[in-house]
Amino acid sequence: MDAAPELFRALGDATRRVILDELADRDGQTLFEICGRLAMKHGLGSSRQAISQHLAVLEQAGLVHTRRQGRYKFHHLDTGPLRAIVERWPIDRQEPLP
Amino acid sequence: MDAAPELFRALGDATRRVILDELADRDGQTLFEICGRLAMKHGLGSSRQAISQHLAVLEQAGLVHTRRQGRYKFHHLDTGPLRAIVERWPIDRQEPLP
DNA sequence: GTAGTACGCAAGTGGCAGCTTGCCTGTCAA
DNA sequence: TTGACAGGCAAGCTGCCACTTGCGTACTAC
Repeated sequence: MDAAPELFRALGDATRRVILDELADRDGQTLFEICGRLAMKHGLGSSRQAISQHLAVLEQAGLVHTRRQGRYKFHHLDTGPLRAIVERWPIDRQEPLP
Repeated sequence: MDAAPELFRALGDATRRVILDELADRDGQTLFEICGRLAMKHGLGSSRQAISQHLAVLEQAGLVHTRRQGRYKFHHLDTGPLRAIVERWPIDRQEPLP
């Protein structure tokens, strides 16, 4: 019935959506990179642990894949799960009639 | 920056997503129709007020438009706001390389 | 008018999600 | 080995969200 509630739960938080924006702008960032850029570009003062937990939620939703390399962990965006949304509720072709 | 947080908030709840499914299956239902069909088809025992509040959230997100006619209030689905999702994070063309 | 229907409003409650805090593990350079 | 860096784990707190409860309003049939 309700496939992938983690997907919608992940999209429900504003900070997580900004993280997706950030990864869409520059893919493969580490946790500290994301923290820094969120503070710089978006003025978000979230702590490192908060961002880490957000990334875990995004990864559980399949929107972010991780790749370990030494002591670094790179995060990659995957917009594939978003396809389930438009497949579930087909989007009309432009505006309705006034 | 973060356009329409109400949209993602509305999609965050499983009951609201089922309501969208129901309206996609049969558009223009009243509150009591939706209550009945949710109980029948989906086994959800939500009260009338709960469904009413869910519909208010969906309407605030622009996913549902209402039309009053006498003492009835018909609810119509509008998937237009969903377009903001796929426009914000473009969906890749099928699977990544293995 | 009266009863019944369809729906709205508002206060109160319980549970969960996001955040913090503190400590720990693993990796690299000196 | 020692220190610094990148990240993880788990308990506790707080605010919000979904739901209930109770009453109120508008429309319709009789």
